[in-house]
Amino acid sequence: MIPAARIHRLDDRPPARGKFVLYWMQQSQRAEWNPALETAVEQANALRLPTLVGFALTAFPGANGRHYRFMLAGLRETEKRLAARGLGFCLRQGPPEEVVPELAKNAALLVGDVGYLRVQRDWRAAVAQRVACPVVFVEGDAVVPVAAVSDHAEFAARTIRPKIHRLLGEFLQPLKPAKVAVPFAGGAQKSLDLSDSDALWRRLGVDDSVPAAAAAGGAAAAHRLLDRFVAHRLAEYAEAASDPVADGCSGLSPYLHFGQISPLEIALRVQAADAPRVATDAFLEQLIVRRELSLNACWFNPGYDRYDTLPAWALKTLDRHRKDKREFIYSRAQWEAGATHDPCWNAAQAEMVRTGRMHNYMRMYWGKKLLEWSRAPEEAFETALALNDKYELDGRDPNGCVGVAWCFGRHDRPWTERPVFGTIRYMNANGLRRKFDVQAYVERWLGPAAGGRLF
DNA sequence: ATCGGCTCGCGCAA
DNA sequence: TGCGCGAAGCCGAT
Repeated sequence: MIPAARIHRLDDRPPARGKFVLYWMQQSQRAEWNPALETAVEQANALRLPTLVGFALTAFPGANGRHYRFMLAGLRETEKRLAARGLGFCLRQGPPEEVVPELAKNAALLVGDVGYLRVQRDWRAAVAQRVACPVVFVEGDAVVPVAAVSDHAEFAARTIRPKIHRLLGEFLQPLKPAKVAVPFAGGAQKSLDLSDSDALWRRLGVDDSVPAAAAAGGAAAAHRLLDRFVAHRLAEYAEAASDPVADGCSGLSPYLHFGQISPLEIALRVQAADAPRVATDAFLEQLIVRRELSLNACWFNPGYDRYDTLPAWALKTLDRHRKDKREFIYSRAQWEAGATHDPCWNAAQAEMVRTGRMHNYMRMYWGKKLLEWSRAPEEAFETALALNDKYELDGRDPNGCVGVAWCFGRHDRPWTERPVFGTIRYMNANGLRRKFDVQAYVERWLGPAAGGRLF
């Protein structure tokens, strides 16, 4: 049974006459632990109809070859897992507002999943307007549905935390897969072939200048990471999470970004693990409270990626320090090339460019230095977001947008006033040195020679 | 090594 | 209206 708060009905009409129930897969790109998919199957069973899963392949704003490789590897796997459950799958090229209404022509009901970015919301609004059958959206990529937590953009982690914790008992419940009563008869829908996925995204004309990331996409890779994390890393998480050399994080955020693994599944696995309470608490704080604070920020503030939506105190203090002398000023090209004077910053940039990820702790330092060494705070904000979205596998994500904005004061509080930052929280390399072996981090990403010149 | 102050606004108690 | 308190940091005092 899917909790009612996950299900957003657009109207009260009963299912139409149709040949199948259509699940339009977009955010939750997985065949298991997917509340939208299970809702579609339950509805199809009740109507004695098969379930078809449709996916619209289109140029996602800002996504490049690195992201498409990762996503399509996952989708190929998902297609196989869907088939094994007796579910149809149809991949079509084109924007959702064209592909989905076309697929829905013979559908009794359209079920969609929920995404929190503007482009995802716009797609859903356009699709809902253009299909004849009833439409429901099911929220499966938040542990606690965003609207059940709060009705406004929360000010900080401390204001959303008690609201989420109050509801965890209700929503931290396993999702049982529904048995498919009527299997989908193959061949009824013509679908693009995922076996040559590079050809698929190249046809969309997406940027091919960013090479593949080291991590492989897909639910199987995500579960290998989860198994490894729970078995070997979780117990030490509270201490090791903020050490970029220790490799103590789960590494799951790209998989969460593409919906290749469910946050609910991760949370239940971690909760049930034989690990110290401080460790599971620290991890669930990141996975649920911090992650869903970002979902809240995007949902209730559609200008989430704009500088001018930062809190008033942050805008004021940054403006007041607009003309402060910058010790260094770098251009977008210098930032992108990792060509600053600071080996720590260059190492973080190299980690991101080469692997498609950057350690959480370094993301903060990275953003703070962009603010410190750019001509203007607006320019720093734009550069940070653009580089994040281009190179991070989890770019163009609520967490990325909010993470960048955090460096400029979002969800934070004022601290001691200083040049350029005003009262925005400051970070420097001394802090890194206190916390971990900076030399080892720099050598890992820039080579031994760079580390040797450090201190 | 450890500790308090920094600075602002939320949220709850009166 | 007042006031406690935040919490992935820095910095200077002890």
